[in-house]
Amino acid sequence: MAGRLPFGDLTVSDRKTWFQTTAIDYPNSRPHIGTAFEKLGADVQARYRRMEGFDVCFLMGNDENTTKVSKRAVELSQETQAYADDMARQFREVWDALEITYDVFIQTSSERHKQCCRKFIQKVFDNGFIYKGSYAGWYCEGCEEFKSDKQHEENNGLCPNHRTPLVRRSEPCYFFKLSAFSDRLLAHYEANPDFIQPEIRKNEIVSLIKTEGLRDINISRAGEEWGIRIPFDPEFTIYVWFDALLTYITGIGYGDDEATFKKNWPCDTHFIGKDITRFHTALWPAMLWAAGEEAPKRVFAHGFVYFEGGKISKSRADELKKKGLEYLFEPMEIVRRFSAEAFRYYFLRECPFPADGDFSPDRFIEVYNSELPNNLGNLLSRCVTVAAKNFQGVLEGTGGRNPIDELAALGFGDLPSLVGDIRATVERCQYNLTLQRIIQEVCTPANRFLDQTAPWKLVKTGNADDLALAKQVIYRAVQVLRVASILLKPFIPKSAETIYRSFNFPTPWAEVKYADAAELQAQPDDLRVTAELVDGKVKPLFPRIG
RNA sequence: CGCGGCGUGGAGCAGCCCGGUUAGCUCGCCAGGCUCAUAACCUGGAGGUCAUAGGUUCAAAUCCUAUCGCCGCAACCA
Repeated sequence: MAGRLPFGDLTVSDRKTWFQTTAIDYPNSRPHIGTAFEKLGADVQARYRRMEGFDVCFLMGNDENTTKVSKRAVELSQETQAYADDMARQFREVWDALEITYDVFIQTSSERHKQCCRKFIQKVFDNGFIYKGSYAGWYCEGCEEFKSDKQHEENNGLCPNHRTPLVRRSEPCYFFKLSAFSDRLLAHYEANPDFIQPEIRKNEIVSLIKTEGLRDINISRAGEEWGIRIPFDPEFTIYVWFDALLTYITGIGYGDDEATFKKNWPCDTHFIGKDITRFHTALWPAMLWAAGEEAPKRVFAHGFVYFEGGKISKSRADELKKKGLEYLFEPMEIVRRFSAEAFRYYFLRECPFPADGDFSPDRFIEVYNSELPNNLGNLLSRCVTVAAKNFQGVLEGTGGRNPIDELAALGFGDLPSLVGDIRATVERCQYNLTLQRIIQEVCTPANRFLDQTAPWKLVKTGNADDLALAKQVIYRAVQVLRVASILLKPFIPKSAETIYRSFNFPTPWAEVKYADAAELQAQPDDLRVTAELVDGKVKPLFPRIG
């Protein structure tokens, strides 16, 4: 799935579609924990929607048409394009390692993107939403934007971000009539309460527009070599934000593959960081309307990951380097030392996606060990071992039994409502709550159940009834594993698959849905252990760490 | 009065939007059990006036107001 060509195998079908994107990244440094967090949260949603039968298109990419990128290339004595291509390769390597199942990866320096981009801006121009003017102001080369006079004054002539002197710059330029869309935007927020998620971000934007209003925005830059030329005035390049947002449509065929574009647009969810909400919820819909297109359906602004309570500053980084912990900033390194599944689990379980989260090595080990090896992994091991050692892995007489009855007896009578709740949390991207419930309300009770019924004792009494009872006990516990593996599929896909494939469940893994976790069907055959065994045991699914 | 977030047993958190069982979870601590399982698992226990002060209510960790404290936006992050 990952890495396939943008348009090669997308076909029009009758299936309901789901199109989602993540923010495209500046490739002036390697991806870090925070960018990985965003991709993970988006990936869970994509995997969940695929399970639910949607025809999913998941778009990601790199935002390369910025002077930061060309500057960095110069520092490294590389051609800008070669540098951008190599960074794209490195980003994809990380995303692949984290099992991010993107369908389209867009580089904004690609010819296809540039062409589509020019078509779009020409359309906006033709529709009368771009006009020529001139702009004079205090410019920061680091931010690639003009700062307001107020900011210039407050910071003694320095950029508040970079602490470098602001330069007075005056230039002819092209403006986009953003101000013309204030009322329409406010009306849109009102009419579509879920457009901006979570609600807190919506309130911020609404209040921002009501108090400060929206001003026309300069969308051109003069004197740049690297970037996309404005079609109606090649002296200028397109401002990076105006260009970058367009990946969301150029990546699905805007301008040259109408069928694919129509199939996927409007976007179901843009996943972004909370700091760029304004661009996605005000500028972006306005741009689309100006070109005669629809606004996206939903923008989801996730929180940030902090490091042991604080932000990841330069000094914090140095501090960690001294302790030999610098690998913690490198997603690839964390994956190499532990596993992609451990990485995914920690961030999804511990950091609330809609709000800020925290990362600490100690907590990482604690969360992982207590919930994966000790709880879920252990449940698998003990079920398999008891079945294998005492029944040669085949639980005769369990075929045809309805697991629902069995599970009701186990205390899972309200499985449908639990699964319903869990689906709701997944759809709201409250992944930490989802995982909390799966562990606490599915896995933990199963471990308890085994202790209470102690099948390993029943098999030793020499009594035929006890032997039969032991089989039923294991059967029930294994059904819980089935439920857990299905619910965990979007989160830790490989481990969930290993659990599921450890037994002969009838539905193929590729076809399981969340509904299957709530409405089980009787197995046609006796339950059998299909996991690979060494000395009658399974290899630990999650090795303990620390 | 710039905007926003947070304050829950020793540590870290969930619950708060849609008030209502003995305030839940992980780690740590104490005692016991089990020995199928990855030195894993299970049971019981100690430990909390849910930041503070008011208010609404039959009922507030949960809603409202105020106060205090910490943090983010805001030193090359999203």
